[in-house]
Amino acid sequence: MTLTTAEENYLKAIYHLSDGATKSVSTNDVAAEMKTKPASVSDMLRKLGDKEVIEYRKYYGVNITEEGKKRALQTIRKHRLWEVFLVEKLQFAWDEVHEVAEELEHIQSPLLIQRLDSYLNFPKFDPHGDPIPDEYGDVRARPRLALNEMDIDQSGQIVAVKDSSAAFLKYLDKVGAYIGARIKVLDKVEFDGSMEILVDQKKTLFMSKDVAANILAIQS
Amino acid sequence: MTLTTAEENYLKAIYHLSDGATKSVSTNDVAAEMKTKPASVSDMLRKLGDKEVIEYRKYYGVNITEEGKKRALQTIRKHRLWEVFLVEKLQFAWDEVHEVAEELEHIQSPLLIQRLDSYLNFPKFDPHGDPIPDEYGDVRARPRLALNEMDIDQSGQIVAVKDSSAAFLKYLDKVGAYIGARIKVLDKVEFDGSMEILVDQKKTLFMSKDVAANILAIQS
DNA sequence: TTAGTGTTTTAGTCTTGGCTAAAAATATGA
DNA sequence: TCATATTTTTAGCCAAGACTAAAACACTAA
Repeated sequence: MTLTTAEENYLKAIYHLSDGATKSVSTNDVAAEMKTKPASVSDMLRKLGDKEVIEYRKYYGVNITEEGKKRALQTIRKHRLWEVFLVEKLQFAWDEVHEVAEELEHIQSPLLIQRLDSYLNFPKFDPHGDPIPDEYGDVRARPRLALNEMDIDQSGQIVAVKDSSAAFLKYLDKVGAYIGARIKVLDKVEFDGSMEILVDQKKTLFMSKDVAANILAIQS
Repeated sequence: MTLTTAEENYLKAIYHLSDGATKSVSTNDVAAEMKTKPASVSDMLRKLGDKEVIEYRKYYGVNITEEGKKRALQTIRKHRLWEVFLVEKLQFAWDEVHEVAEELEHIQSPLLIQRLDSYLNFPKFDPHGDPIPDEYGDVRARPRLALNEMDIDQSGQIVAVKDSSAAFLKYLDKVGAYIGARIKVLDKVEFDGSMEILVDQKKTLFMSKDVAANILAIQS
């Protein structure tokens, strides 16, 4: 079930008003938050109820459902990642980013958001200090493991390095690995623990155990 | 006068169909390009005419105005800048960017585009080799010719493709050709127009005349 | 219990951008 | 030139998301 831009914005407002999906929210409150009229809100609540992202009892306000919470958190995640991008990469001031992020958050492309997240180095907070939900909507934490702990044929994505010295980052860059790269373990040598890694489905990389132990990945 | 997303898309289509604002464009052609019905197009042409971005004479098709051309080029500029961003910064493949750029191009923020341009180092061409109009809508085109128009022993560089369908881009990728590849014509078969191309001074590639006609290059 | 007050919903309207069916205008060819 | 074919427009309808005005409901206080 896909949501329109307007529906996404309502859901986000309801999520915020409900204090993280705990409280009931009234039609009037939503109208105030959305700067619209209660009559328009009633209409929209019916639609959101039909799509089962909220529980709607006429005259008694709404509660957000689990599915709705997930959707809202995804939108919030996108909004905050774009804010980080605008501030860190495009030199926007922290008070200039909201309007633009409000538009950018509705771009539909899971791949785009994954890559953006990698590109920004998996930030945990936006420029206003608000936390950024992870891919799964805050709930699941991603277990990270060092490359040398991965088994042959396992796939994943590089998310961090332990030693982020300039020298090591330079080395990574030189061999064509980077934060966000998709990787697959092709081979592990028993003798010295060195590994053969497929990067982005094209480049093959050989690395010592020491290097592998320095690179953190999530499995996929 | 602001344009809606739909209006921007129509204007872009009309600009493309009119070969850079020179030819008249028929209602039917616009309908085909936009994958919509002529009746819907008539309606939209009336609106675009009212906003003076096109000159609309009923039953005689439309011509784009100076103002319309400027608007269309601004949209194209945004589209191509985003494509560069996706490929250079987010490691998208050049055949994955179009759909997402189609959404991103409608984000309204002149500051965003200025900053993006500067962040990308003021690129002149997008990943498909198409020129990026500057802030004022000026385009610096390179003289390009199709591979099948090149003679034996001529050298050059691939800069664009005519048919940028995912299927064709995928094919190119598979055979090891890409935008920016340096090429040299080793042989042309009189009988069927097929060609033998040296890519990057190492790989030799055989291609039919149809494929060659689809690949644009600049001579060097 | 009932009247009053504020909240919420319904009903009907508007705009945008689609659609189909039918009418009108233009183009073509005998 | 006139009939036919093609293109384009008009007219009327639909859905989304807004609005206003009016009706329905819930809550409170006498």
